[in-house]
Amino acid sequence: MAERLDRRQARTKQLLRKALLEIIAEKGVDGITVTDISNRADVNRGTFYLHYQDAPDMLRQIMNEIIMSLFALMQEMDPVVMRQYAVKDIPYPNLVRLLTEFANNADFLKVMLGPKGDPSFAQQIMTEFTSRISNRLAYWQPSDENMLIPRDYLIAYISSANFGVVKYWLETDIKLTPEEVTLILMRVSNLGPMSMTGLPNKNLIDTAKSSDVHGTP
Amino acid sequence: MAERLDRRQARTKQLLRKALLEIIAEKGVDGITVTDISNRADVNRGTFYLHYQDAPDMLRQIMNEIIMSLFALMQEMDPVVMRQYAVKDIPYPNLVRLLTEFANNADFLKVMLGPKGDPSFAQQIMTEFTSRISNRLAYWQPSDENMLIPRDYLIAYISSANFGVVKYWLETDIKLTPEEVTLILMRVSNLGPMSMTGLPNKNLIDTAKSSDVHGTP
DNA sequence: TTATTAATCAACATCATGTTCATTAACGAA
DNA sequence: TTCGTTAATGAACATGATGTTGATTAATAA
Repeated sequence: MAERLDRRQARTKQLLRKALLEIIAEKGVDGITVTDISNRADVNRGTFYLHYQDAPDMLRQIMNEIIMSLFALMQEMDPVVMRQYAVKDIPYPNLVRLLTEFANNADFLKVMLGPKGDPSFAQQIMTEFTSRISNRLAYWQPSDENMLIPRDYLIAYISSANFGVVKYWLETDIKLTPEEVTLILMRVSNLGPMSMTGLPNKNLIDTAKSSDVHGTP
Repeated sequence: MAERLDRRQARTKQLLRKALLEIIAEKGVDGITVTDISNRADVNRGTFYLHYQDAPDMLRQIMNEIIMSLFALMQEMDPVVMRQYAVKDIPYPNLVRLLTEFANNADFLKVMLGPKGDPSFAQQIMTEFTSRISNRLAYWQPSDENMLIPRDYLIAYISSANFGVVKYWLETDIKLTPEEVTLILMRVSNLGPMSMTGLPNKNLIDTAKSSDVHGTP
């Protein structure tokens, strides 16, 4: 393991980190320069290279820290337990915790997931969403027989939707509480977006079944 | 309007464009250099600056061309007509046309909307999706009274989902036809993702109505 | 054919990069 | 407190892409 105890190392690393986050929040992720970071941190430029290979390397490390904290919380979620909360319309605590962690890093995440951010970062989180949704779906509907659209497209739909809601929450400066967003995600996941309008749901399933859109030859 | 007829100008602009698209397809959008583009196009580096300010400027112009072609087709879509096709479970021709245009630029779009792409490009398209969905929703449900979740969050959910399906289609190298994807989007839009599983839809609306997640004070 | 103008070529100053090395000073352990 | 270790500094350097300029060549349109 890494034994970094020297105050000097910890200090400069802290200064560099703070500077990078400030720069990202101001100018986005493009055109970040080592000179900028070290100037802002009041650290010699050469010192930067004592800690990181280059600017992208530093960004990658900080991204990983946050990714890991999010993934750990995602793995705490249990589809069965979540369903139990869903039927009672009560916010699932583990999902609340996950969204709270998003909120804790809101400044960073808002930029990184926005138009000046890093799409590879967004994709890492999206991939994890997809994986979780895939498991959940495999639990509730293991068979492909009755599916009206290909399974992978349904997974893409649902996971994009959920991720999109979280992104929107961050874009709008987390105006709602984690509990409120949890309830939104749970309701729309269980009832579907059309039910959210409160309008009566016309049944088109029978007509839909008549043709085949599956890729199964 | 611009009168560019000179063969020489058209030729070099064509060469530069081809080179840029090749480089993007290979290395993504980051670290694109004027030297690379002009070398690949077999054009003097100075000549590049006769046509574009710099590399980002060129990318922006090409992005705009494609954005415009997509937006034009998006505006052809009519929620009422689409609904008529939806109840018959027949692909809405104008949506097929839109997806065909996506397919025509699949190489470029796959990269630009992927992890090595430009998130501001993705956001421009996403914003247009959001606008279209917002109009559609305002038509079917103009009142906020019965909504189970805030309207803006529902819009974010649906538009992210639709955009996500299109992105997934491109990621997977457009294995399905535009007609097939059209049918997927129409079915899931009208029936909701849960219905796509073919499972019976448990009614949780009454319990959901008991608490309030709206931000309306 | 001729005047126009796009494209080329070479040269230039500028700037961030990544590296090196001698020097300074903060650090932890005895 | 002392002392050996090591992190940080500052200056210098070669490199490579940038954006610009001016003279020259060659393709173009009329």
